[in-house]
Amino acid sequence: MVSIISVAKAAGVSNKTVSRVINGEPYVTEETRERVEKAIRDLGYIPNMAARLIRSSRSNTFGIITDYVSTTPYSVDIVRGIQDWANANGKTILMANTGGSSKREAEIWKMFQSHRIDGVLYVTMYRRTVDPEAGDVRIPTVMINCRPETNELLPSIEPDDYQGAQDLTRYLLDRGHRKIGYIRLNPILLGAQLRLDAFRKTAAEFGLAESDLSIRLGMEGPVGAEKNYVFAVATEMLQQKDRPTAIMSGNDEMTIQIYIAAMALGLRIPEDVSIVGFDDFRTVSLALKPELTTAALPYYDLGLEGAELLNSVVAGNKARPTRRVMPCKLVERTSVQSV
Amino acid sequence: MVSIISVAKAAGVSNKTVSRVINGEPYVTEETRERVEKAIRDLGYIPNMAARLIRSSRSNTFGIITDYVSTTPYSVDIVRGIQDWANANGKTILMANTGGSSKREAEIWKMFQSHRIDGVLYVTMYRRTVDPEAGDVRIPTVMINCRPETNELLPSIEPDDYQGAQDLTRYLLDRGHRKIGYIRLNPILLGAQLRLDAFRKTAAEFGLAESDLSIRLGMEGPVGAEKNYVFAVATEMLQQKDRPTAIMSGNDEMTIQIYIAAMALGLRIPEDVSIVGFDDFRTVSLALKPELTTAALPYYDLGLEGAELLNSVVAGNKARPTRRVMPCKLVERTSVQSV
DNA sequence: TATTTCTATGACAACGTCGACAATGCGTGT
DNA sequence: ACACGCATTGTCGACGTTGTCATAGAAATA
Repeated sequence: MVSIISVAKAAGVSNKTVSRVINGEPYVTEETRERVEKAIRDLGYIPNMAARLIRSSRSNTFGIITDYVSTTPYSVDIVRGIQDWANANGKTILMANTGGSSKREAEIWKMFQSHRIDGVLYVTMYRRTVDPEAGDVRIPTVMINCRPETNELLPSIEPDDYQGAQDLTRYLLDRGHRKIGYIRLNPILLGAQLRLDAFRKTAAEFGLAESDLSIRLGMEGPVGAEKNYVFAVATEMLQQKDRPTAIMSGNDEMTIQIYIAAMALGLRIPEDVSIVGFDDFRTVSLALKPELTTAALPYYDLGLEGAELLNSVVAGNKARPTRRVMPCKLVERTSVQSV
Repeated sequence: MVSIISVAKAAGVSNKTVSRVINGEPYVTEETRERVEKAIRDLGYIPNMAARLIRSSRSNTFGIITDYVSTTPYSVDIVRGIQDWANANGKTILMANTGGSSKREAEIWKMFQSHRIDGVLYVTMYRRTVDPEAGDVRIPTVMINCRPETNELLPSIEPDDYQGAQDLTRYLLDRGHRKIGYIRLNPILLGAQLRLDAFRKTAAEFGLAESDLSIRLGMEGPVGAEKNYVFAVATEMLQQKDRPTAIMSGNDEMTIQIYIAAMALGLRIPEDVSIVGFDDFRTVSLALKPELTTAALPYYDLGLEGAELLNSVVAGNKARPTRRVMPCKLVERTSVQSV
């Protein structure tokens, strides 16, 4: 492998001077710089990160620990956001996922440490509380889409589920809906509770009674192996004599089943029932006809901002640990009609 | 940071002996070994990979280059397969995605080289031919879900789209369907062509005439920004006086639209039309009611086998570059009925 | 002209690890 | 007692970089 020394020889300078050129340090004549750069090109020299790290003990690498996120369709955008940030800022990304095993998680922390990672982004697929097992050594960590279980003060970034559900509820209310069904996401998930709360409170603020709301559980059980009642629940809900004119649901995926339940009963969307989702999981929201009105989870921004935040933490910005929240954007399509 | 030297001091041995213990080398007394291990635990020593790499010039790291795969719902299982293999075999994974930009791709190769990666897994989201821009230095590379455009002899692993579509077609034929519709995937994709060929040939072998087949294009255009005609095409197909009794489609995502088109026309699935997908993208195939009969793409295995193959290439197994093909498994659910 | 301040460069050590080789000590066969 | 083989441990240097400090002119100041 061609090293800094071969370049130095070829350019007729010392290795330190080559190092200076590579790192854009001052005190190099234009003429020398060019000679060195030519030698670098000619020899196809590429700096050795390992050597650099060993010398300077800064790896310029972030680790991503996920549970299922990297391997699950929903929130891959978080990873994309992180990667784009890393790309733009010359950082390297080491990625590993626990698959839910805490033994595996411990190994990953160890592996990260052996690579002298600068910081860790702890990402979960569904928003929930977690307890990262950093081990003894304290690596700067930022939590994305989740928050620490203990009261440790780790900075975190989460989507604003409350605001998203509030916007969605208002959207329906503004369009005259006064009987609204709600099919709930797995209650284990932090976001599920917040969305439901927002729905309830917003409806109440508008003067709807609890009896105008038809709230049903759509799924439950351990993440990754939950029981799914959506189709049955939706069918039942839509068969009531006094059925809701609109249905909100925990996420877009559930919405597929609501659509099918409605259509199987001969109901048209949105003429007979309006439907809104949550997430803007486009594989679904755009494939449904009519296309789905939903609230977009800011996954990409979660990743981007999370990386940015981690970077400032690593840089020693001790400022009080933030718990930042990113807004959900309402995406209006054609699955809702005024009544 | 605690190094091998601090451990050596603590245990009262030379650093080389510590090294021996860490690497499980022979010629260490049980007693010494225990003393060293205790010191390692007490001090929380973790080996420095960078130093190890610089000394041995083996990074034990594989790089994954993807176009959109890591950031797209469909084929994340490939990545999961790779990660699981890496995990089981003590390798580290560096991941980067090009987002389709070839400038970005060149940077990634450079970055990988600067980390002295042992090998690269080149993964694409949709099966297609590609032209990896390795640059000057030759890093062992295995292609997953794609194959080299040029006739370079790079080993590759791909799903057996032909066999999958063949199985699916036979499945319908065996159940008495003699009028079959087919809504095509974007023809840019390698798999799309193979699936269609398999459909055509298998139907012909069974004695169906071309006129029994209703083959229509469902989407076209550049990957990531294609035009989608599925809903319209499906609606049209199902309104024909002599409509097909079964519809095959390019992938599960398209199937959502076919379901909705059918239901909007008052047709029941599978009583009035049978439907099969392709991919077994479970977010969709399990959410649809009735659940979708489809062919599962062996994404996970593609990743697992790809990593395994790369490992053997890196280990110097020069054997002729393989082009391996992994079978698709037919997943029978309830969207098909015999006629 | 003498002295100080820059600019441009190089020599050298150190980072943490492991490979090559040397050294020590103990048992075995002669 | 002597040479030999083998198990156990240690010494030393090298990997590719960069930080520290030194050096040598050139330019600026007194």
